[in-house]
Amino acid sequence: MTVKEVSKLTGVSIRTLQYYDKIGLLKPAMYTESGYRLYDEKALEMLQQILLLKELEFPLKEIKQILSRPDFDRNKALEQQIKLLTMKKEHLENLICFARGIQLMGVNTMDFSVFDTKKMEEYARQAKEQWGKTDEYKEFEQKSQSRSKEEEQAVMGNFMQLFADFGKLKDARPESADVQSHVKKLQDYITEHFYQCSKDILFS
Amino acid sequence: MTVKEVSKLTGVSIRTLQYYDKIGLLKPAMYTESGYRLYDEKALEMLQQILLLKELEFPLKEIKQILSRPDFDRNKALEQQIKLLTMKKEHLENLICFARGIQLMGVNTMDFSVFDTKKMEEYARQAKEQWGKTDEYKEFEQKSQSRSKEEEQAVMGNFMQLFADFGKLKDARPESADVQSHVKKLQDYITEHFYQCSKDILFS
DNA sequence: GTTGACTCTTACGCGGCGTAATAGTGTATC
DNA sequence: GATACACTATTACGCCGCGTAAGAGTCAAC
Repeated sequence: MTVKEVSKLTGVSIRTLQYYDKIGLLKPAMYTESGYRLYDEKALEMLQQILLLKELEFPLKEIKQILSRPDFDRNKALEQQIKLLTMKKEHLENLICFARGIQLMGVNTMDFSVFDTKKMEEYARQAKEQWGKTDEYKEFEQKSQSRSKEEEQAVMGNFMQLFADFGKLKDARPESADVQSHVKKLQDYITEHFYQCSKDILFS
Repeated sequence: MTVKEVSKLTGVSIRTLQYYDKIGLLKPAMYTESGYRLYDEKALEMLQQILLLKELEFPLKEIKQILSRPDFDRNKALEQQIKLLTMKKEHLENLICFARGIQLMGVNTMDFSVFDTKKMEEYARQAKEQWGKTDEYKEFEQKSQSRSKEEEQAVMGNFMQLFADFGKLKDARPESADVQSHVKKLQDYITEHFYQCSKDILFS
């Protein structure tokens, strides 16, 4: 089977097949004398496995390791990958909560300068102390923790912004339609989203 | 404020500040005669906004658009971004289900060659027909649909693999411990995971 | 003037291919 | 055998968001 046939069968582009050959991930069964790549059934099965692992977002280097060395601990790799995917998912959930919070507050109010640099320094210092102790954690776990810290920070900033806005609004005349609608937005934000999201983020 | 000060305050690397300057995303307030970048409060606020949008996984080009043109529809952008994040999250949920399915089936059984190329062609053809009609969908929506199709395909393959395994096992002697444990795995897989996952994936 | 901390620019590297550009091959038709 | 046309090959740049040098200039302090 030529590259094009494999491409049609599997949906993988020709360039990708060439690339996989180059990096040694999937070598064709043989080459013609003019250099054409020819694949057989075994190569196709191999490609299926590669696509499967790629679907699970394994990087190509790991796929190569997993498939080339048969003594590789696939279960462990799979477990780790599930953890990783789960962490990514949770991160996205946090982001979605966060984004909805911003949406309800009005996008123009995206000003977190209230939450200023001194507080950020303090957080950064605390964070460094905490993370200093768990230095042997793996890279992606650290990144994930760091990110969730950032989100917590962001939610706290969100929260503070809320109070700041309430303060500003209460000083203004409460009969203004703008003010009232804004207050309603904030109330909605608190009652509908803040408790859920902050619980999710802060106490997970 | 010099680059290092800004870097310490915000946690952003110096290289990143230089890069943002280069691509025109965040210009410093002024340069010294020797070319040093100096930032002021406004630049810091700008940076906060940039970081906020970056947290929400906006690409830098979009951040530039959103922040440079004040008439840009931020609400719409935010809504789209929430959609995108939600789709990514759902995709990850599907992947996790899929991965757990594989885990329960045993990683060595990651052989989907049963689910062979003819079926794949058929799926591909059907898919192309379906998607041909909705050609005006946006790029990421198409990609997302294509991916969920792939996952559906994968789950179907999973399902077929299940039946195939059952077939093989029932032909073998049922008193073997290996066989029985395998059967138990498959039963667990069906009762605990398959209905949930397949419902999630196929009927969403 | 010398150290040391800081800064600048330039450029390569990553991952996983897409997208040319250019050139050789394979097969069918005139 | 010439020509057309589909297919293939290699090489190399582009993407995104920076990290990481390398080499050179700048600032304040002693």
